[in-house]
Amino acid sequence: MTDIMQALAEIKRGAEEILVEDELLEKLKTGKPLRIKAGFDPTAPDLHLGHTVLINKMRQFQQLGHEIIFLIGDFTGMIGDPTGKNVTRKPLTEADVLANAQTYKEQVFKILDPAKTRVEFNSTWMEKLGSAGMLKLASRQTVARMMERDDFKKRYKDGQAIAIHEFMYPLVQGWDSVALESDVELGGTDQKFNLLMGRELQKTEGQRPQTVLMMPLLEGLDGVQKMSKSLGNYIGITDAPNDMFGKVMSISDVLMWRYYDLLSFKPIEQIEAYKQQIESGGNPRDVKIELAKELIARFHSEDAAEAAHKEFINRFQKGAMPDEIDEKTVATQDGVIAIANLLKEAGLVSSTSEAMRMIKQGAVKIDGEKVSDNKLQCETGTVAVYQVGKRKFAKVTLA
RNA sequence: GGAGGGGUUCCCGAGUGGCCAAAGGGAUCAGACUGUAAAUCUGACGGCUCAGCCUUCGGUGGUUCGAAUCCACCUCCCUCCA
Repeated sequence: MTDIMQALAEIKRGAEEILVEDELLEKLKTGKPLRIKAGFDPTAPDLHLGHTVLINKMRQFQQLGHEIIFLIGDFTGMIGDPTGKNVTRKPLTEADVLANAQTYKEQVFKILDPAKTRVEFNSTWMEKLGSAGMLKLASRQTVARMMERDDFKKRYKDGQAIAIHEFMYPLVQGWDSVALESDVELGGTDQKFNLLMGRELQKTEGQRPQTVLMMPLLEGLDGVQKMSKSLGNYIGITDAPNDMFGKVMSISDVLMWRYYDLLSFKPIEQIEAYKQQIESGGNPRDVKIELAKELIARFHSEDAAEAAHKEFINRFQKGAMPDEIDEKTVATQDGVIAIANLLKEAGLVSSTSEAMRMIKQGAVKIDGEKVSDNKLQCETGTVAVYQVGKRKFAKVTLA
């Protein structure tokens, strides 16, 4: 009994909302492993830390001995989840979906135990459903009910397009729960409507409705919008150690605690201790470093974490050049090339106009020396490190 | 099928004949200050052979000395009616 209460406490950690908690308790009391479903759209080829919030929760269930189903929404991916979007998503091609799904699996097993994870694709049952089945499914809900959804309502109100097939998304997701007979479904808070749809459809199919557990959405690097690839405010789990370190260090102090809550595997007591440390005058930067190292160790290795830490100190605290600089070769014409073109060719800026601006603003350096002449001609045969701003470097050979 | 409203530079959003590469805000980038934090200040923010030039305002064609602004057709979105 105490075991169960303890398990429930673990499960609740970090969770935003559980519907319905009492039901979950009942399910846990049966002592049988529960079937835990979490679905993922194979839209993003790379996972970022935002996705891992949910995966971490799956891991927890897994460690508690439950059956984890990693559901790849290859079918739903062709619809494009309207959640949180103010525009219709572009549907993915079948090839995209498959390629993305593969990457997903590889990445997710850095957190989950592959031997204990069941991977499913929802096209398995959705394709069997057929068009008649789809119609029947569509008849289960009304337009008014769909319009209760915040994002649909908002788009409608703002006069933006809503394609009819988008209404199918929640229904299909709900049907997945029926097909899998899931006991618990995990999802982000933005998934509430879709998750609850599973409960409703399960009920009408005579199944015991799943418990819905919602995890909060992780804010991205900006600390305001949710972490997402399209917003470019993410930390990818395949990001290089140095990038990961830098990105973690660039988050705000407030956001750091949020990241600790949702991403760290450290015990709660440890996190409390860190908070004490800051309150008694510690530098939040040091605690942030610990977080950066933990994450790099998880997705790369302990050694990589140490190396990234050292690199960071050298580069930003001591102002040294980075250890590894991309090497580029740029062609010249008649033995010279203008600095603006060189920077563009080396990929340090996106246009020569931008290069001109950067020079004017004093952001461009050659071997550490600031460039002030925007017409500078660089000669063939020279090799130098060109820098734009604080983080863009390239070692360029002029040929 | 009918009537009306709308499509502006990454996003939002001004602009209804020249003073418009296009107000303002956001995002972003750079510089200063820092802990690659926050906040703040400054600047930039279409492209180029860059103190000058070139191409943009859903698309095509037209009116005009001159069009993001006017006209025609097309296209997409929205609202109301059926």
